[in-house]
Amino acid sequence: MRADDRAPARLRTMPSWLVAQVAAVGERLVGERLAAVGARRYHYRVLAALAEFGPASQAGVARSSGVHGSDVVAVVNELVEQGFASRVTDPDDRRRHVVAVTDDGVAKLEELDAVLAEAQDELLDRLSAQDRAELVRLLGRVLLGS
Amino acid sequence: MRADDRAPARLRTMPSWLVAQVAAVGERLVGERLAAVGARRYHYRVLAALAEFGPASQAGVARSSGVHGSDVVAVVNELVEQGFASRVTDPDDRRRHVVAVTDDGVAKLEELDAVLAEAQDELLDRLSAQDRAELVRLLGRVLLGS
DNA sequence: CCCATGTCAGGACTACTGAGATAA
DNA sequence: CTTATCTCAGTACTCCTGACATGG
Repeated sequence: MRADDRAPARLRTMPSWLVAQVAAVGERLVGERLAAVGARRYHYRVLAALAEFGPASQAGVARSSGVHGSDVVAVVNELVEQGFASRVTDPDDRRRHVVAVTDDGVAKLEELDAVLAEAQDELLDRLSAQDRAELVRLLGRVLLGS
Repeated sequence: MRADDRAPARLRTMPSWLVAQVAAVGERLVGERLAAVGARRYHYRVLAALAEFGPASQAGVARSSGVHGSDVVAVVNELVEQGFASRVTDPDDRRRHVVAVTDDGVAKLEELDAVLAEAQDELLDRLSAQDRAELVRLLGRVLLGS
């Protein structure tokens, strides 16, 4: 795919570069599989957040999904169009649009879960179960300090 | 920064997600530091490739740096403008523009190296030297299959 | 003719900024 | 008035596609 074989030596051992390379491979695998079922990562994140934290205002979705508020609008539009989410104005606070996942959305989320599990397996193909756990542990540790 | 604290559980343990998160942090750290000295990752990659593999046509730079050919044009334009690279038409093959790093470019590369080393340290702040090596090993292994 | 090279225009996805409208 | 919420327009960086001209 890319000319990683001949990457400058400075890069081949640089942690931020290695992580970025692996992330790029992962994002490609995940992106392709999601695209095959008509979704993007944004859709998955919003759907997952709605399923796990329940109905929420769009600002709430932004917080719980990590998707930027100004991007939530379009993603929710698309999810609503596809019947995976509903959006109604909150009668108690008419600024708010309460978004909720629909039954179809739950089913879609399960489909996406399965698709993503495949991608993880392909990404970590070369690692033993132990190494996979170790990788997850180390990455989690790096993220601790935000 | 981002609402990772409340990320859906499905994501918090998904390898591709964790890697992407770490990569994003790394890219931010690296990007900020490079921007502070007027550079982008593309500049570093091209400069590093030129310094390590010597003068090359732009197609060659694309191959050795991993930067897409259609982007090399602009990056080289910028490097030439800043005096970090030179570009001359190859008399033996007038399609080719031979690009080479200048002395100023070498000095710039050293500056960027220092700046990136800082970023690596900040990124891996929480890992022991042993864990850092282990992380690099695991990431390298994942990348083996391209 | 075909191929390599360089160039340019533009799209896609993610992340984010800023501004404006509306309602609390 | 100030703040929260939602929406839209637009930017940045990276990665990539397609098209085209030109030289080999």
